[in-house]
Amino acid sequence: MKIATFNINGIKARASVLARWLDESAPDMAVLQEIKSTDATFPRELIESRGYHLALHGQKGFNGVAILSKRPLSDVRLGLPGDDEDAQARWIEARDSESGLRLCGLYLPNGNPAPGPKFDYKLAWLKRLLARARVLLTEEAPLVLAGDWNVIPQPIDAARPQAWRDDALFLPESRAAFRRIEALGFYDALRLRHPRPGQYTFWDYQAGARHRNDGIRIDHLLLSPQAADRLSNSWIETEPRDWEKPSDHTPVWITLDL
DNA sequence: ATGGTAGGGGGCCTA
Repeated sequence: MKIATFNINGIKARASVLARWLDESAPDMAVLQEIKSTDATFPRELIESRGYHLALHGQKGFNGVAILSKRPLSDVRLGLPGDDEDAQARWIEARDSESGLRLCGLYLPNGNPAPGPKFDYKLAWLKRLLARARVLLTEEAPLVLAGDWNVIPQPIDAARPQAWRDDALFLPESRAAFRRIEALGFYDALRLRHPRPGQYTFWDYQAGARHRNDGIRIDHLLLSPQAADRLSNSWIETEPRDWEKPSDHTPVWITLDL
């Protein structure tokens, strides 16, 4: 089972990239972030014509997450519990009924500028995520938390860590909250298989960041012990970042023996 | 210190 996470930065602007990616890379399941589309204007046909089932949590203009699956989905849940006032579409979960795998797609708040209300929202959201992860772990089943975490876990996950020193993606509070979730018993799939520096999933559009490989690793798949037991590989697919009209993120993959 | 780019929507906001 091949599973990917991909922040596509606007599904309408990325239609040709997404179509090519689905055709060539053919995930069994995928989570998408920043679709920037309501459910009503989402191009379902693009995905369903390629044989995918679709679970969707859209929002006008910003955010928006989706789960794609070659097999039927069950137990779909939209929105992260813990704050009824939170209207931002950043969390979706669903189960692959055949294997029992639960896949969660997340688009964590950016949190800049920090300090400030956006940073407070990020930290509160991380706290809610911790609570949800703790609940889901008690199922003792294969579980994957995948998405754009907007957290650079360690200095080796940035080409120029000092440039991110005061950024919400790298501040100690953000990294500590990420570690707290990991410490529940999750495994960072890419780190587990390839524990080395210089692996990035995001390059800013500005200042030739991609050309200079001035990247950061912020797109992660965290695995429950039961999922980690079945992990056969994990990798970053860098090619889509160099296609015509690319997203500023690139896909990250795992293969699970399910 | 600044400005550099991109998407969405229809006016600046978010990243």
